[in-house]
Amino acid sequence: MTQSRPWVLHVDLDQFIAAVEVLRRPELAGKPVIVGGRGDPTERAVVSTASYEAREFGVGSGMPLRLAARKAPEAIILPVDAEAYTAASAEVMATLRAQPGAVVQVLGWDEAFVGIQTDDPEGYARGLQRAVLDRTRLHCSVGIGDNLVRAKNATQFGKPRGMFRLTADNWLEVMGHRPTIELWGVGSKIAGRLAKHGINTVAELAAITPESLVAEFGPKMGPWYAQLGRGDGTHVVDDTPWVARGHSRETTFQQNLTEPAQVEDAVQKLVDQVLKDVAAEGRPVIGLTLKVRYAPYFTKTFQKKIPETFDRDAVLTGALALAGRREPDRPIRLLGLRAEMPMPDDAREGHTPTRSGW
DNA sequence: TCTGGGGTCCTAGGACCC
DNA sequence: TCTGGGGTCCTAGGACCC
Repeated sequence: MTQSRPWVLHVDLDQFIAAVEVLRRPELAGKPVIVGGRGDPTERAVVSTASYEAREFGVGSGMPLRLAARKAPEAIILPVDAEAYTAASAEVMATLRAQPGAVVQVLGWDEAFVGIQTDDPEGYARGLQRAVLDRTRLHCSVGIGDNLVRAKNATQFGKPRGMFRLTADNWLEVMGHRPTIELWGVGSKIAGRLAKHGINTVAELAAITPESLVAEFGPKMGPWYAQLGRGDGTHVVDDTPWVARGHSRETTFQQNLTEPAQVEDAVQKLVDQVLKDVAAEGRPVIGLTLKVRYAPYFTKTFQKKIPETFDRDAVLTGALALAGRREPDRPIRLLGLRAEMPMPDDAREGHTPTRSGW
């Protein structure tokens, strides 16, 4: 007799943004479709999602739109329509929550963890894929794991439209020989620093003692990376509603800003946008971060704590003071402003879906 | 080729307090 | 002579994810 056990499913929609666009323009099915920016490949923008057909040309997420258009000259290039994706995402998440016994932790527009109790996770995953397809006409892949980390890493082996199970039993067999950068949470910088210590593969990272990474990465991140290598972590899926810690707005200028007056004007617009977002939450502003990207490519951030209030003049004064500290004589190509908000008391203690919750 | 926009969390060092 | 230890807050910056 089989026994019901807790499982974590990681559900990931296949080429989500492109798929949503194809749904409302059926004539695009089977064609290379690229979604990014305002849909104009002569502008400064990047690719949000490319359809599988467009990926054949070497186009991928994060690629400059200009380059993508050159690689795939036949591709249909569409503007980002965030509202449409938010609506489609809500349909998908509602479908997941309607599955029997499902606890759903949303990770983004097109992904979620689903916690379940079952003796047949593959069967459950198939039912879930069918339900999502029936209700939204969208295909998804499912990673099945004995915790969140393994479920997340499993998904890539199930794409597209499939599923894959990754547990303590096959973790090293499947992941051990792969480079550490394939782990969720390890990017190019961390992979490089690990390599300096002779750690190149997941198996090598898994063999390390947590304490031995403290000197390089600090008391939290060191042990955390060691744990990632073993594929260990929590199996608790947390469906606590997400509470934003802050809001930010960024603007890329098609022509670099060179005059101080232009910068002030841009800061003012950002302040008004951000404050509108914050006002919708009904919480005060407690911190400001101004991010400036210079031409050709150089980012610097300025921060200032502003303890008091939700007050436009105070925020604007603070932001302009930060802007005044920018690198003089360097053309600005992007300006970003982030406002931090205090956490409500009942959301303060770590049950929000974050790294520490893994 | 020339690099978006929205987020989250961690670390280090200095100031300050008891 | 040599020079506490623990805590908080702040700034600046780094890294990662979708």
